[in-house]
Amino acid sequence: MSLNEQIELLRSRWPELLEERREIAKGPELPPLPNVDKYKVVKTRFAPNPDFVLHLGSARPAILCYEYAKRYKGKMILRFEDTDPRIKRPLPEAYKAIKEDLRWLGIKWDEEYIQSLRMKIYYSIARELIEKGGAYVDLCSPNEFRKYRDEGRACPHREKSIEEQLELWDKMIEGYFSEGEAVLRIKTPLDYPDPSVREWVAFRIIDTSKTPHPIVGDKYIVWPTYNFAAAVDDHLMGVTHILRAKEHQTNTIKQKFLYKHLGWEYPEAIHFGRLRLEGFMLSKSKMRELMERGDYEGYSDPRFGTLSALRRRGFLAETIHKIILDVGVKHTDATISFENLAAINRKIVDPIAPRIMFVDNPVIVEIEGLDPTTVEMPLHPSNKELGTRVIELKSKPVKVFISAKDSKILLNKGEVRLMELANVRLLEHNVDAKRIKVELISRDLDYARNRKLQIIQWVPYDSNVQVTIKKPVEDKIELINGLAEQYVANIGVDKIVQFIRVGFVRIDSIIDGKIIAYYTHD
RNA sequence: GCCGCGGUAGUAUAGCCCGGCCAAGUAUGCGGGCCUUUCGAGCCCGUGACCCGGGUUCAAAUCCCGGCCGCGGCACCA
Repeated sequence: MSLNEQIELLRSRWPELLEERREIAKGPELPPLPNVDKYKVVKTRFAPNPDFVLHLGSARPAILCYEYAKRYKGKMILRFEDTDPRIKRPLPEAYKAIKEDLRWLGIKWDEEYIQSLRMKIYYSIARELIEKGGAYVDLCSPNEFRKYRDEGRACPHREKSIEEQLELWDKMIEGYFSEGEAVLRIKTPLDYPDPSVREWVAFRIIDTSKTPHPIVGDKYIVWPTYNFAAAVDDHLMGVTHILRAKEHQTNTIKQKFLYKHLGWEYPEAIHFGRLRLEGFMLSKSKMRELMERGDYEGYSDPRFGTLSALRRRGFLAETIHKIILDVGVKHTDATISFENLAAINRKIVDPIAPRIMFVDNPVIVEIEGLDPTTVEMPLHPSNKELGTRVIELKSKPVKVFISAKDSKILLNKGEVRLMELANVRLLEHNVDAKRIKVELISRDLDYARNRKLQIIQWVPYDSNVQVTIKKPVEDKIELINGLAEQYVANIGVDKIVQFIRVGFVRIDSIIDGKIIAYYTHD
């Protein structure tokens, strides 16, 4: 019974079996968001620090925010959290680069904010908070304060009157204090079990004459902390669902105290575990360090797990989406295996990638008995829409290159089939086997099939293009030099092709007729 | 050390809230076969997991307790 007959039989007698199959094929689905009905419109926010470009780990909240907003027909906010001009200094080019990464991912957002442009808002909320008795200016040294905090006692500054607090706050903003001399603290229960939650810092002084902010320069010296700025913005911007990694769990607790003082209702917070990608570097600080030391190709070095690096290597945005959705919002950390990522990408890329012949370590093969000819080869074995290309073989007798690896097969077995061209038999070769002479057996495929000949790829002697494949192996980049069919040059930069029996590569650049490609996966 | 969160095959994930339909599903990997002018894809078959120990119950991956292990926080970072 043929496959079609089997399907027909199923359809007529057990149609429900076919139905089920379709449902499984739908792919991963995210769990529903909590308390969606409570809100008129679901609003998520992706809030990166523009101190680096996006990597796979930061793509997770971005994609989740986008997917959930889309699913509930809600809105998504993009907010740059750049309130630390000192330690996590924003990178001027990161604002733009992050947006490019998001666009590449196919993420669209509805609103966009930059926190360093909202300082006045934070100041006014801070004033309101002090007036309500929810915060105070602390003049203790860090060590002094820690002593009070660890003992669960109030520091003397906490007990001053609201009028005094407001006065001190004004002095802070006017520049009366210098770095380290004063902070604004949020009042919390002094005996809260987790000491790190107690009396957390909402504003600190940063001397921006020394470390100017890339956007607002030295205009402000009093800066909100992450917890203050993010918490205030989430409320003001109407965020309903916060999706962030679990390192923010304690921050959620801290921020809730701020909301309580101001009489606000805290949004739904969902925390997920951290993401690792096998064989890739995902730490921003580490990548920054390596880049500064040199011998790395910038943010998109193929050893990095940045989105620009994955893109450069030939991973598709669709693949990133799928893997993130697949991992979901679990609380546990996940290590994505490279095999898994490659499998997803391969499935998408395989049906559309043109097949091209490439040989590394080329060896010359002269085919006696084969006259100049042309070969019309399909660009894809099953996707006929990709069409064909014609390869011309002009020299007489015909000469081609094969890879040194395949020449060993020829030397051992005596016969091979040159794909789509001819079956050949070994005649002789020079000492180092860099030049091989073979004779034509026949051109028909059946001979090769019957004899189970290895079918190998080849490149014409007189028409080819130099290619260097950059392949990341551990912490090095391996360079594979070889020759490919001239046709690759027509395919153009940024395309993903499959080099037959080598693997998928992305054409990165064509300079002076030489091609640089990045190895994607098998 | 103190606070918090988690532990399902090699990897990832479903099921856990609402105990029985779970002798645990799916993807990928791995082994075998078919197909194929690629070491790619596709198709078929197989492989493999509930961290450990107690308890509750007629019944526990699912609830409770203890242990072990992992992760996160303990910044005037985000």
